[in-house]
Amino acid sequence: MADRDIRVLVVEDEAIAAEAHTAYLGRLTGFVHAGTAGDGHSALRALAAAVAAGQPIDLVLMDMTLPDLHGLDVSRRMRAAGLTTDIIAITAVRELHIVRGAVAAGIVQYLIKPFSYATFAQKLVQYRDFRLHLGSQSAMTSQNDVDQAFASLRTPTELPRPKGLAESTLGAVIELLKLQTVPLSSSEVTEQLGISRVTARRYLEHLADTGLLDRSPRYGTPGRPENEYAWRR
Amino acid sequence: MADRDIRVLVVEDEAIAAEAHTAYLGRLTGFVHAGTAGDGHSALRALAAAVAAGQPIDLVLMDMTLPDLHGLDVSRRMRAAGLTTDIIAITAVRELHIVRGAVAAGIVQYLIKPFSYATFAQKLVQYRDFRLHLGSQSAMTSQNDVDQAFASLRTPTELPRPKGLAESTLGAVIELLKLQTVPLSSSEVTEQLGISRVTARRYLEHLADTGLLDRSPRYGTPGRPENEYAWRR
DNA sequence: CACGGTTGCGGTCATATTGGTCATGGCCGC
DNA sequence: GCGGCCATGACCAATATGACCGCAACCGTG
Repeated sequence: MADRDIRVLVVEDEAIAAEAHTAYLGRLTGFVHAGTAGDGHSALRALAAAVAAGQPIDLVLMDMTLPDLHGLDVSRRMRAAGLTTDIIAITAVRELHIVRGAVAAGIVQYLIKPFSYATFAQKLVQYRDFRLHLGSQSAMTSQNDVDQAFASLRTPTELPRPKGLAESTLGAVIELLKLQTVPLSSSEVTEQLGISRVTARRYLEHLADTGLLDRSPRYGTPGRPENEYAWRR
Repeated sequence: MADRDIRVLVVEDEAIAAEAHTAYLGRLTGFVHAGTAGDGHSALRALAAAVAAGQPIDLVLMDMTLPDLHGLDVSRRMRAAGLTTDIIAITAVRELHIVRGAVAAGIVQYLIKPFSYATFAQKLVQYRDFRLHLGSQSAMTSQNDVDQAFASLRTPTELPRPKGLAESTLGAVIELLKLQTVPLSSSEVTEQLGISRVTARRYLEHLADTGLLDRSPRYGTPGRPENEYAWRR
């Protein structure tokens, strides 16, 4: 399962958008464009046909606004038909109840239009990793294994800047770390920027929490291990 | 939505387990036990009745092994009936091949029996936070908002660890041993991870004591026999 | 065959150094 | 002048390390 390409069906009524999605797909390794459907009913037919042909679809890129059915309805009908095909929702609509319904319908990712190629790629790569995770182990032996698999669907998000962090200091820390080729510890940042260790640590921790920095302990020296931080590429 | 208690239906055929779950629920604020069902069909009836009574269920704690239907079937029927009720699956280890199906059925969390109260509480609190996240804003305004909402459902649990053991070091040791096909000695772990022998031994001993690793002496070389550790499958 | 010597890891301790928290103090806008 | 915001120093807690001793299996020599 994990070592063949992921067959993707694009469901999108606007031809230009559908072509754009298909083009984006082509730039990613591990994915194959397996067809395009312009409305809900033809999407369901295409899915059934793929199953009948012995080449089932693995993933649907589903626009939520379709001429005949709502994307959520299509998803529900897929579930009712017993399909476990994964779905990534694409929508311009940001209403809450849609998101709630999406979770219940087993939608794995949610893309808001308009999106850049980078965002698109990130979501799909994450999905690919999720499949690899599931495929690589024959059995999950612990709660932790399951949590890891679920976590691979999670996107690193930028948290809003919390109280206590100043814009300018944050910028300085980011600039410094972007220039480095090797990870820096909090005391090294302290030296370079002329700020206190406490302050440096506060900013580094925040950036690590939001996923902009990688954090890992530095072993080898006596004393408590020192965390080192690196700009994530 | 966010400011009233979350109504929970427990679906579990073994009375003792059902009572345990209910008792666990009682210890958490923000949740109300709204009933118990012993099999799939009565669960579906209870859900319909709650809707009819104007007090719909918000969350189902669903055991996967039920006398009449499989938990996944119950979930699919719920979706087919148009219910967007959220579901947390509870299952024993050997049924883990259905994780894929669970994701597609819109199951938000996955608990492996037997679980501690701490694990149970963490999953439910995560779910509560997810609802709060959604409830606090009238609309999702950005990709980032949606990502955060999804992320709050998908953060991994922390392994329980005594004082003196660091989360990241523990994770590194576990990951290293999971990758091995042959057992490793503490000095081999020392080399591979770049940590000291004392530290490696401390983590290996902890993992062996908690049953995650198998430990056995390695004979044949001069000197005191060396313990070797292997990930328990 | 027996018995002491050698060897290298098991186990423990004190030590080194950072992580993390709190109250304090300066600076800026109102 | 005053209140909020953010950096700081001081403090305690956490955790990896080196050193040290003892142990348990191999290895010679008698």
